Amino acid sequence: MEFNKDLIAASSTPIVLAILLEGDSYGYAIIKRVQELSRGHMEWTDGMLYPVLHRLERLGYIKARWEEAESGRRRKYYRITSQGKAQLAEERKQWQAVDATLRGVWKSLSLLAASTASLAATAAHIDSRTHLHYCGGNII
Amino acid sequence: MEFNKDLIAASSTPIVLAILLEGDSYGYAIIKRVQELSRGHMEWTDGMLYPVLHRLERLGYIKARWEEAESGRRRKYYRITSQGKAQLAEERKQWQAVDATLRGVWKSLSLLAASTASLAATAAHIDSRTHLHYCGGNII
DNA sequence: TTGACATACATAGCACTGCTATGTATATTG
DNA sequence: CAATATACATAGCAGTGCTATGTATGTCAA
Repeated sequence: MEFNKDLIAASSTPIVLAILLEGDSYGYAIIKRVQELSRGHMEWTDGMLYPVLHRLERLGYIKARWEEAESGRRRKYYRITSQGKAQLAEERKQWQAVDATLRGVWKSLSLLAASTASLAATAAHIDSRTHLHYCGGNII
Repeated sequence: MEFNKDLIAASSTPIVLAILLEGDSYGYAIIKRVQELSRGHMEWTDGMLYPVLHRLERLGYIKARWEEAESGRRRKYYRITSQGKAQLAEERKQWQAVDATLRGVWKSLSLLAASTASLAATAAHIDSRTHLHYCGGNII
């Protein structure tokens, strides 16, 4: 699934910080985790993530250390700092405010759809998300 | 409330398009609607919105026309195009995919918080959002 | 009548961003 | 031994847009 760059830029920081709050991790594993969390919808590239990690480190939100796995592989583990935790809380608050706004207008649209679809008056009482699917081609 | 620019950039297009899907509107009214939808949390500036509108017009997502209100005021109304509707559907899908990812990791974090807060074992069964507030200083 | 404020739109320039393409290194597997 | 997986790095190509500031005009209170 393709995502516009603004959305990736807006979401990568909170996603990375949240994943690191789960527990210390390294680049490759973070990419795998994102894939997992998104049910395979989001595929971050190496080239994208590492500059993000470097930036977060520069900003003081995370701290890096090199470790050697049992296999002998070197990994660069990142740990979220207390500053990073504060930032994540802030980013989360902002995301949720914007998400609520979007949901509000989408809900308003589904109500509009309901009022124009009198033939489906019974369906109007069903969960609005289901309702949207029901109206399919009519409106979003 | 302050929002980082990436988040505004990522959300302004779907918000504008969705508001116009509710019905034709003009700049000033759109700003008021965003304010309303966000319960006053989001305050868009003129200087920000108009370039957005011009861009959306250039991209073919909206179409503009000048109208004169009864008071004699000239207003530039925007109408969403069918192309804009398609784009909104796509943007919505993307937003929801990313939102789901964020929710997934936040949920995972709340489960982590639950497992480390055995003294609050009873609260673990309460809605996770409430739970997060309950843990307040402990974790997000 | 006049100035403050509300309504409504415009945009230059200052300030800046980051992902694609590409590369290195090394463990694992067929 | 070559292909693939694991793991990290970054130059450069390609590009962005909001802040600060300005125009225009209707409304309202003193």
